Amino acid sequence: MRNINGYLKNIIGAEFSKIFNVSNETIDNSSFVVEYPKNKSDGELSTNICMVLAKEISANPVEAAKTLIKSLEKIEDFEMLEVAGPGFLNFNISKDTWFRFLSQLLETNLLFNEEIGLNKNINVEYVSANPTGPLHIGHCRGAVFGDVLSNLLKVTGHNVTKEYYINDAGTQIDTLANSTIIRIKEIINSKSLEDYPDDFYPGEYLIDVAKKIIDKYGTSILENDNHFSTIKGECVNLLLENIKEDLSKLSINQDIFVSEKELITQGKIDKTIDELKNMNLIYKGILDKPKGKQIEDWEPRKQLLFKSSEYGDEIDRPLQKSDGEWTYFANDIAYHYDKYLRGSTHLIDILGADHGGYIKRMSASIQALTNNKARFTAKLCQMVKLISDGKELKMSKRSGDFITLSDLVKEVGSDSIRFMMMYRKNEAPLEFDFKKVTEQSKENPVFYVQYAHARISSVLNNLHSQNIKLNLENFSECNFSELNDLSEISLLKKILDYSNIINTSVSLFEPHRIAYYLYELASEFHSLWSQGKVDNSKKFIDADNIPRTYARMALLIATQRTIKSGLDILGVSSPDEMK
RNA sequence: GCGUCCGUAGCUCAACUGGAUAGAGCAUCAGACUUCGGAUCUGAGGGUUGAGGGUUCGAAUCCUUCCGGGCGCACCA
Repeated sequence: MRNINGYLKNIIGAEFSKIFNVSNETIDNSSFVVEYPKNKSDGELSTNICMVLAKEISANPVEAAKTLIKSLEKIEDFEMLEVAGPGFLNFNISKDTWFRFLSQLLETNLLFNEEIGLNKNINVEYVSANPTGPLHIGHCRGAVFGDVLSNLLKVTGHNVTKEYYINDAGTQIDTLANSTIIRIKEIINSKSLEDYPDDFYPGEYLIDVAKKIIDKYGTSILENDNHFSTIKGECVNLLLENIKEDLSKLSINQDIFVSEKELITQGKIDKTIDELKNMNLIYKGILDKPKGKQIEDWEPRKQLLFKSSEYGDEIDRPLQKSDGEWTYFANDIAYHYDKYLRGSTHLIDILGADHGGYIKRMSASIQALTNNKARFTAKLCQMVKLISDGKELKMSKRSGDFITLSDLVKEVGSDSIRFMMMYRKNEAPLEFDFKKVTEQSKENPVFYVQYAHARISSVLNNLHSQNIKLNLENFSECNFSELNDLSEISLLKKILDYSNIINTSVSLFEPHRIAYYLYELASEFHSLWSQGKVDNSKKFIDADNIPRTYARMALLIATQRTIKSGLDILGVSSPDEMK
């Protein structure tokens, strides 16, 4: 029973069910909560059970609360029970109860429920950038989000596969190969082209790629009959290696990289489309012309369509191009089905906002193929707006003019980037001020949190240098009731709130909550620390009062472990000293 | 036009999926400390949550109609 809210909820629910003769199931299915009220004058804790279930027992919530109080008063955890407002039940719990949970936390080192996802196989697909160039800031957000979400799912007991889908088929890759061939020619002839074709990737990184290919195959590479497909393959490999390297600089290391091209050559697309055909979900038809968007060469055309509209999409979606090739969508259907066949029952895609219109059709195909056995969740990351000197930096892949992820990590550092990306909820646009983060790094909240961790290490060092010997591995001899300051209890409550934050974050797939929580936790700690500066008796270490010092060390260690746990999930380091 | 995300303090953002008096940081102003490391702390001012209507004990949150913005809208990925 390591979660205090869950513990109290069980007790209150059980009493309620006994008194009003309501089944446990009814209570479990209600939206009844035990929470910390915003306003401290409303007590330490609060429950809405009487309001939520008033109709169920056809009683006035205030009267019900009064009855419930009489019963809860007999239980020793509860103090100061009172009815407030329309039927809230506010109360305090005894200090001993708080201390019991602190003691348990220190003893077991379990900060939250690590078995939420027991036996659940989740696949998280993220980044999946086309291997046509280096990663830039636009990729950064989804990359960090996917990685943190994966971490969060893992520590809560899920089996997680972190996956990257390589779009190594299709016309963009042909363009890539053609652009590289132009660079190879330039190198061989030692002179630049005057006019590049319209569909040319101008980035200088392709010159490096061209050089490496010449190094490997010699200057006669272009005379080889198979040179196009050879070069195509080499381009993808080289650029993918760069991408992996960049990701690892951000501490992102995915488990599986799946090639679109291989799915095609293995015949998985045809097989999947056949299955849809057997389910009678495919037909030949003509789509209406899209409204609101001018398309010059639009003409009615009969196409192979998937009946996604039967599963909530607006219209049916094409599977085959006019040249007979499968569409990207067709390939993607097969890809997602493949994830399911490999054993994942929950597929999560981390997508950029520009893919928002894609979700319904994807969801439709997964529902159809897995007969609703697989769950699909798409998390959209809104765009990152890059600001410098108060102006927005526009990025253009066409001109090859963008700030690479690699440069950003070099300038700002992995910890700052990761924390910054998580210090916002994913569906809100993010403004990333380049100048602010690089030049005035003090404004970055990550340092505030890390500083709290480092300060605690510093106190522990100090304990050592003052030659005070305490058992910091086992606190069974510690008298927690020495913690009698309001701020200390407040910090303790915050620590015990961590498991609630983890529960919420994982159930809503909203890891940003952890970043905000850590900031608040650090704030409680810094505040307590500062009290010791004005009042010596409030310093954590008091050589004349060892029992009290011991209890405070227990509190600090619990704080530090919680900070470290949260930062670990965010993939941010927990330094023992700030440089 | 359709779909989708968003609109909260001067700025950047939260708000435990319907809870009580909507909170932080930055900026502004006023304070604290001969530091268990000042990358710190305390306090003040700042709001009709874009607008109207609805649902109920209760709405920033759900429904609806507007207004404003981002993204997307056959045979690209």
